[in-house]
Amino acid sequence: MKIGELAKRSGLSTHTIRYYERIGLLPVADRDAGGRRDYDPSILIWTEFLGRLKTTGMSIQDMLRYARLREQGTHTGLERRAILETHREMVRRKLNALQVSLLVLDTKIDSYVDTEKRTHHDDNTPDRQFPDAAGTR
Amino acid sequence: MKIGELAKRSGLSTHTIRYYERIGLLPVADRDAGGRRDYDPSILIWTEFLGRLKTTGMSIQDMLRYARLREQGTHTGLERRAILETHREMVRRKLNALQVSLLVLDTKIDSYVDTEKRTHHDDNTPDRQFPDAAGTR
DNA sequence: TCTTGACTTAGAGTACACTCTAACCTGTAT
DNA sequence: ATACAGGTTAGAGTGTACTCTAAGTCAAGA
Repeated sequence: MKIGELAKRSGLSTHTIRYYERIGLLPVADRDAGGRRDYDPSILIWTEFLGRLKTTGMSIQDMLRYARLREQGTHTGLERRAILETHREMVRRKLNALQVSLLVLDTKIDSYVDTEKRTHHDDNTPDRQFPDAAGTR
Repeated sequence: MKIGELAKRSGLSTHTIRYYERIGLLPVADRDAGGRRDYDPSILIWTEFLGRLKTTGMSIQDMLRYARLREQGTHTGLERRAILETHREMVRRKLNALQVSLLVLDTKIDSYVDTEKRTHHDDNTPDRQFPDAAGTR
């Protein structure tokens, strides 16, 4: 698999793939006769997992820590597991915060909807003062 | 309320508060006799809401759009509501993605735990080869 | 043979959101 | 009176994660 195809399949740009290789997030790829990167399809499992870590907000620094351990082999499993467990805790907190904020957002939107209902007779007198039903002014 | 107290109460740094004012996310504050910012406590409602938007991943650009409409008064309610509804959709997607990734993370951690169980007799032969039960190599 | 498209490198540039610095000012406590 | 905590400004600097540029190489098809 050439870098272009990996880009398509992984959702990363070729620029990003080379960047990730440079910093150590992706292994240094094998090359074909012409010096071009030639990937084994199994790399997709790794890029997909990296995507998960990214989606869940792990920094490149931490991904790097994980990636380095992974390259060192199975005996680093305990440490990798610890990283993931710590990270999972972070994700859970983030998820919680997001859920709470989503509810607040719902309430806020509802209050705009209410304001709509109370003012839709007044389309021609938009300057009339109402308390901001949305509660943020 | 001086800027330092607002900082404590809002969780923003004084640097950030001044920065937000400069770009228009916070209103230009009233000043006391000595030219220092003096805030009405009601500003906290706005900073708290800004925090929600930030927590949920809204860009400063979009917060700015919202903030500008808010300063223009109640008649911008429809547009503000639209912004929030679009944003809510984004948050829902993000929440979903996070939940899926959390499950993947759980599975991955479990597989490390399993590997632990299968290898904890082997503490002195850590180089023995196992297929990577975590499935990413 | 020539063009086209995909690839290579080192290194520069960008977007975002702060975060800090320097030099100065003000009000309060000792 | 003087020290000190906390405030002011314009503008420079930082960290993160890309993203792009320039100049060149390579393989395949018309």
